[in-house]
Amino acid sequence: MTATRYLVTSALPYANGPLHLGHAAGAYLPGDIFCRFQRLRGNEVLYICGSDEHGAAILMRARQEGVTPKDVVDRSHERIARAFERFGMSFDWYGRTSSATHHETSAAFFEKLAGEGRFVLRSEEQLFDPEAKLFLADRFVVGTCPKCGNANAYGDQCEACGSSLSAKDLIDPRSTLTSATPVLRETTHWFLPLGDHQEVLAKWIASRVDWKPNVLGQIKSWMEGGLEDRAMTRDLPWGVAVPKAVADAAGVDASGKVLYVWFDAPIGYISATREWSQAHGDPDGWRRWWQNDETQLVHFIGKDNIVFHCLVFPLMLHLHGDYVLPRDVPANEFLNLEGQKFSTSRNWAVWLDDALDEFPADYLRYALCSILPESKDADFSWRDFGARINNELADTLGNLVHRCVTFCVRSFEGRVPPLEGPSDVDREALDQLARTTRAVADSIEHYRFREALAELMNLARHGNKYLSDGEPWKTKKSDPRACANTIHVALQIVASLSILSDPFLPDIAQRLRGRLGLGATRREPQDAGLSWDAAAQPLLEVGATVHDGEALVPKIEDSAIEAQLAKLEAASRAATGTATEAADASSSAAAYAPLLPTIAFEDFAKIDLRIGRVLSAEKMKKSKKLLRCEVDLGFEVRQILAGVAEHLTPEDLIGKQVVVVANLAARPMLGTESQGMLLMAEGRDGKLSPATAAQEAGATVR
RNA sequence: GGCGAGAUAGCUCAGUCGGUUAGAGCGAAGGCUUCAUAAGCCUUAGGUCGCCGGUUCAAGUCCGGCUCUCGCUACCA
Repeated sequence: MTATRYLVTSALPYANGPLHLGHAAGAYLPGDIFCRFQRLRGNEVLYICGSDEHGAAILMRARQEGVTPKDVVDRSHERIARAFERFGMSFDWYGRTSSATHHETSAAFFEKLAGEGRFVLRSEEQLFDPEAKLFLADRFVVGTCPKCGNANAYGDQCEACGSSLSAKDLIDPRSTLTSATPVLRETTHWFLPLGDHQEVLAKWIASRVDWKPNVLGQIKSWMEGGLEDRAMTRDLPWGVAVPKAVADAAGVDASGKVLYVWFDAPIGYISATREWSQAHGDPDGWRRWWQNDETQLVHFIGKDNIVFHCLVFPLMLHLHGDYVLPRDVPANEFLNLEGQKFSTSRNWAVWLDDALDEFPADYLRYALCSILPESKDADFSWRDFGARINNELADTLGNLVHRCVTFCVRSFEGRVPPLEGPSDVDREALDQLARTTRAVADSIEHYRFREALAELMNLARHGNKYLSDGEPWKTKKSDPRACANTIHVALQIVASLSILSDPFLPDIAQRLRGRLGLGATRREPQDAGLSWDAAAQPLLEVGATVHDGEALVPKIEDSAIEAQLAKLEAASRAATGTATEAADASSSAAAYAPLLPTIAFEDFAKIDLRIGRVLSAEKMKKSKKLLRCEVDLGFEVRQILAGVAEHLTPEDLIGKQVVVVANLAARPMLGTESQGMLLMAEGRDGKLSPATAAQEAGATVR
C-alpha cells in the first residue's frame, strides 16, 4: 500500500478563554481520532493546530482587565495547550499566531496577493475613539438604537430589538473603552472581492460531492446569497501589521493597520507547519505538505467556521497559487449541554480542563465520541456520560478484558494457551477480527466516528458472548483443550481491541497492550510498531505472558455525576444572579447593563410617559417578534407594535395597565404603523415583562 | 419572510439506489448463568418513521404543502 499523505488541521482555538466540551467534540476529538488512525494505518500524517491570538476581542479583554493583549494570549495559550495535552491531542505541532514565523508568513501571503492586484482598496468612514486613539469595531460602540430607542444598543446589533445595526447609525454613540464620543474618520482597507471569483468557487465546490450535507448546504446558502467583498484588514494595534511595502505601493498610511483575524488565522496552519519543519531541522520541509498536489488537506472545524474554511481560505490559497486546496472539511454541528446551548456569559459550560481534573481523558473521549454532533446538534448530559462509561466502557469492554485475563492467569499461569483443533465457533470468532477491523477503518475514513466506535464496541460484545457460549469455566474440567481454545481466541479478540481502540482511547489501549505484553503502536510509516492491520489477525503468540491488574476502566460513582450536575447549576446560578430556571435558553448578557451617561432634567422632561390599558394584542403575521396591540390611553386608542412575541403571549398583555411612551414619533413596521412604545423591564436573563402601574389609563408617569 | 440543516422506540442514533415483517446501543421487564468490575448471555415489551396530500405495483426513503427545533439572514419594540 502506498502511503497517503494527510495534512490535517483542527480549527485554531481563539485565545480569549478556555475550551469547553463543545469545542472538544466539534473540531478536536474527531481530528485526533482521524490522525491517530491514519498513523496506525501507515499513512503519512501531519496534524497541525495552534492558538488564534489576534482580533479585536482579545484587545478589548486586555483593556478591560488592564493588562496587555500579550498577557491575555499567553495565559489562554498556556491553558488551552495544557488542556489539549491532557485530553490526548496528538498534534505534531501546536503553534500560535503571535509567533514571528506566523507574522512573517501571513504578511508575505498578503503581500503576494496585494502585489498581484487581488485586493480592492476602498475608503470609508468609521467611528474612531479619540481618547483611545482607536478605530472601533462595531461591537465596541454603544448608543441609542435608531430603531427601538434602546439606549444600550451595541454597534453591530441591538440586543433589545435584535436589529442588525451599523455603529454609525447609533444615536449618541460612545466608546465602550473610554466612554468618549467617537468621531467619524476616513480609513482605507483592502477587500477581497469574493464575488469576482464566485464561479471558480462554485466549480470547485461542485467537485466536492462527497462532502457532508450540512457543509454543502451552508456553502450553497452563502453562494446563493451572492458573495460580497470582505475587508481583509482592520484598524487595530494588535495583529499582523499590513506590510509597509504594500501600503506604500497603495499610497496608504498603514500605521495601525493589521490583517483581519480571519485572513491571518488560517494562514496559521501554514506558519505552524513551517515552525514544525524548522524544529525538525528542515526549514523547507513544510512545502512538501502544503505545496504538493498529493497532499490530502483536511480541516476539522465546527459549523461556525464553514464559510471561512470552504470559501474564503480556499480562495486565498487558490489566488496565491502555490498551495493545495482542502480535500475535505468535515465540519461538525454544535454540542449542547443538558439540553441548553453552551454559554460563556451564563457560565453554562463544562470546561475541558475542569472535566479532566475529575475524569480520565479517555472517559471524556469515549462519551464525546459516542455523541459527536456529526449530522445534527447533539446533547451532552452528565447522567448520560455516567451511564455510557459504566454500562458500556466499563461493563462491556473493561470487564471483558478483566474476565479473559484473570481466567488466563488463574488457569493457564498467565500464558496464552495454544489453539488446537479449533471449532467452527472459534474460527468464526477469529474471522470477525478482520471484519471489524475493516468496518471500523471504513467508518473513520468517512468521518463517521460514532459508527466506528459502535463497531468497535460490537467486537467487545461479541467477545462477551463468545466467552459465555464457550463456558470455559465448565470445559476447564470436562474438555481442557476446548477451554484452552476458548481463552486463546478470547485473548486474541482483546488483543485486537487494544489496537482498534487506540485512536479513540489512547491511554486505555496502551495500558491494555501493556497487560498483553504487546508493544507500542506505529507513529510513522516506517516505524516498526504495531499497525492497524495487525488487529485483523491473531496477534498474541502462544505462550506469551499476560498480566492481571487493577480495573482497566473503573466505574464512576453516581455521587461523582451528581456532584458535576450540582457544580454546573451552582456556577450558572452564580453567573445569572437569582435565575434558577436553567431552562431559559434565550441568550443574554449575565452582567447588569452598564449605566448610561447622565442626562439633563430637560432631556428627561421631553418624554411623555402615560399609563395605557392594553385592549387587545395579537401576533403580527410574517413576524417573529411583533405583537400588534391596541392601547387605550384614556384620551385615545393607539395601535402599538411591541417586539415582545418571543417572550410574551398576547394574554400576558391584554388587560394590563402598562407604561407607554406616548410622544414617540410613529413609525411603520412591516407596513403597519406603530404609534408609541410599551415599556418593558428586561432581566439579566433576557426575559421581558411589562412595566405596569395601577393607575387609570392616561395617567402621566414622572 | 428567505436560505440551510434536522424531526425514526423511554434515551442516543442507524436506515445505501424506493423493495419482504423499520434496525442498533443504552434503559425497562422476565429468564439463564457465575470466569468477571452488582459483571455476562438469552428472551420480551416498546415505533401512526413530525403532520397532510401526491407520484408509484411498492414511500421512513421521491415530489408538493404545513408544523416544530437549530443556525445564518431580512424585517423588526
